[in-house]
Amino acid sequence: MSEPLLIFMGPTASGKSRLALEAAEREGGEIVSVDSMQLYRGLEIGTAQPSPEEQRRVPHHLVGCFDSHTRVDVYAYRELAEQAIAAIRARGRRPILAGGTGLYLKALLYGLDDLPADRELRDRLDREYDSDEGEAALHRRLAELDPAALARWGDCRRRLIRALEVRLLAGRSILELQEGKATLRHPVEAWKIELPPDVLRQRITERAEIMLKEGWIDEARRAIEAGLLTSPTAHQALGYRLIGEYLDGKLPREELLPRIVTATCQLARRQRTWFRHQHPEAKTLAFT
RNA sequence: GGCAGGAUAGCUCAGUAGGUAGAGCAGAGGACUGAAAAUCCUCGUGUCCCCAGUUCGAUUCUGGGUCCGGCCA
Repeated sequence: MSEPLLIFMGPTASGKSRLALEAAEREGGEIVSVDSMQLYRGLEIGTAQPSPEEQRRVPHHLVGCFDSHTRVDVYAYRELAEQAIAAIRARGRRPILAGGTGLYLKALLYGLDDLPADRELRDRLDREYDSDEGEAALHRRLAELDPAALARWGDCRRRLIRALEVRLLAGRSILELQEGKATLRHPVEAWKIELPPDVLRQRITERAEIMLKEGWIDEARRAIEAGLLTSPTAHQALGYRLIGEYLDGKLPREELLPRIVTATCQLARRQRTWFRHQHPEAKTLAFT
């Protein structure tokens, strides 16, 4: 039986990376990032990727390894992370996971059901959704094929489309095909970090100020010029669109920081909810 | 100093032809299986600035006051 995976999960700016780094140095580990946005190159500052110096101290995996126009999703991430973990173990070192993308972590720890997927079909449905009457047409179609899925996901564009995609490909409802995995695939020692909301807000504000000071705006300008805003997944990275609005003169400079802070706190709240409910395997690590 | 305004939820404001009020944003809680830093659901009692008057009843009408931005001097 292999040594348990050491895991630090928690909201953005809660100090996961520092804990992981210390643990890695203490016990000869290597860090696997569980973060959907730190995956991309060119977003180093805005996604708070570990610095080159930190990466020299401890090997990091799945940080800054894809172009921003690459489309990485949960399934791809899970494969990559499994490979990274296996490689670290083969070196006789301890894998340490750190990150805030709950879905990715859950997929890695509990696995994913083998549902059919066809990106072209999904993209076609997505385009149809945008056409006149498209939304209503897709609703009607799912109502006919899978009313239960419509009732559950009808209001949520992406899941409506995915439900339709799976139903068309498999001939069965996505709701039937999802078993709901409840067994851990790895032994773990998992910690969820919690901070009082006002403390976290303060940390988020300070970090955003530093990021802006360290050149986030230039980084964003370069990334946007390289097509970030039309990229398949990386465009969702928080803050870049807001900085783009500022660069276009649509957002006053003095509103930029508060808007970024607000959006980041909203993200942190969603992350907190996820970890509270989706990760019974983790013990709480509360800071004041 | 004069002239019209405004004052209602943490913020920006709507509204009540007199029967104690509601949107957006912020905030809180929740969901989450191929875009997840995304997407979606739920949650609104607040001296309706203060004091008097009219009225069965005033946040709404009248008078006085206070404060805040405008315009004219």
